[in-house]
Amino acid sequence: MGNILTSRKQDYAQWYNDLVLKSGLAEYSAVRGCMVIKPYGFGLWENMRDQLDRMFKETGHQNAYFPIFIPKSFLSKEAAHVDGFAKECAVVTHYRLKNDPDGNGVIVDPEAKLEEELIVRPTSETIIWNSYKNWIQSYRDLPILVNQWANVVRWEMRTRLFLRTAEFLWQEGHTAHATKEEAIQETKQMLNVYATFVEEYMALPVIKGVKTESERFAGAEDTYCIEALMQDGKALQAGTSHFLGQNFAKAFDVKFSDKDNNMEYVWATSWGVSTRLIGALIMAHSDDDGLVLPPKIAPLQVVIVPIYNKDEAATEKINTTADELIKELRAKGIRVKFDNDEGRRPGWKFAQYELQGVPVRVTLGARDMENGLAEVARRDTKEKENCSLDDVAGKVVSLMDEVQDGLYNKALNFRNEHITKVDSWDEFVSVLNDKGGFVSAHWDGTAETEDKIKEMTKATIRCIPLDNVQEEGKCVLTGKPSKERVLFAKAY
RNA sequence: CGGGAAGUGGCGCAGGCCGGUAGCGCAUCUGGUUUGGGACCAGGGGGUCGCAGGUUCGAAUCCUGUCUUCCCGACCA
Repeated sequence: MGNILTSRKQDYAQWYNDLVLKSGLAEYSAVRGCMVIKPYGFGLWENMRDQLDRMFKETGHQNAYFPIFIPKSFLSKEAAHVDGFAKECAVVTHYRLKNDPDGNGVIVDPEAKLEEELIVRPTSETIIWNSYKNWIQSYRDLPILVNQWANVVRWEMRTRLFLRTAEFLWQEGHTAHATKEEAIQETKQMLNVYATFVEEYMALPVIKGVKTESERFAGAEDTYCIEALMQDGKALQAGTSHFLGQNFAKAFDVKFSDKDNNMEYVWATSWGVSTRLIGALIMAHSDDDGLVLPPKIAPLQVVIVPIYNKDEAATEKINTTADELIKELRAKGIRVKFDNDEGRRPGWKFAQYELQGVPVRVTLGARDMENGLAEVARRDTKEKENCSLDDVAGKVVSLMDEVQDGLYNKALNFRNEHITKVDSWDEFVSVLNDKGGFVSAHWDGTAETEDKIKEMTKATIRCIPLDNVQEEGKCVLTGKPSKERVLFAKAY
């Protein structure tokens, strides 16, 4: 077997890069920090997107679309918001090019300067709330439950395929409510939608929690999040849902008259997940031979590989068997492909589909035909089993669930084994450095302590878990009293 | 923006110190033999060596400038 990938042990970051590139998910583009999402990677995103979209609609949301450009003045209307994003905005200053008088191609036409610069959206709260001002007059106009599928740009200093690109695809929900309680309810509801999606479809267990003040979204009152754990022991924020209070309503002067004819500011939420989820998926499940994808979102769920020889009758039998199997599997809604490309040998195909993480492979060999058998192999455990041709379809169908559950349970065990309760500073440091994962420790609740810990260990507070047990304790750094543990980790 | 490294056929690299016909592996094309874990044999095609100057009879190689990318840090979903 060719070691096409750098192994995880040797260099985890390089393994990740190799994997993304060689499995055909994405590649670098001509633009710094921006990637090309290739058909295989986009197929994966489409499956994720479609499922999330269904879940958003089931919870009463509708899709809409707002401009990619935001007038510069909008960004300064909410103070915390501009602080958070100002340093990473792409700015459009001109609207025309012209031929260079010196003959060096084209230049920006200095005559074509925009009156007001336009910001390429890093997130859309401002442009959306500018519209909501016009949409909302009365409590009867509320709630507004809108989602947008879009690209956004954040001019990051350092980028990584899927995990942090300058441009990325995401969805952003922006809702408006008459009451604080309803907005908070919405924030929590969407966090649950995310958690359900990531756990059930991506087979990745998450911890639901609240961010501390310093990790909060710029402009939010509360940021809820789901945190996942990667194989290298680092945490990854997989999705966020923000309770925005009345901050944006006040900034954009969005008021409504309630039943008693009083003018009130609107309550807001926003929530989003991005193509970063693909990065999470890769790092959570894959191995040194390639991707391992959960069946529910794999672009291709089953591949059938024929092994021919010179016997034409056997070839014929393989082809008709494959055709029947495809028909049967497709009837059950399974995404299946028959790879009968004679330019590639079986061994090459085995390695290729393993690299691409196809959950199940069915091998139909000339030799098997005589015995009425097929070999069924699952990607996650590498187990192979000979199966009577009559049972193959049923076997494949049941494997879809078995692989999905197997991946989730494996990730769950790993995650649970990597939540370590710690009560002393020495232990805190050694667990972070030697074991990795989440460290559950007491914290005195101050941003100063949080900063100091980050500076000393590079670990941040990932979240305060929602279902947190209340218990008396002492801050792991300062020894000051604390009433609950929080989760620390090094993070992506 | 600070610190490293690198730009040579599609991809990965060698050559550079010591200037003299651009080379290797993979991929690709043609023909054939093969097919149970990344096949083999034979033949072929493809590169103004990142860009711009300079030195020289002659530059991938030496000099100057410049651009870009990747990795490590501060920032971030």
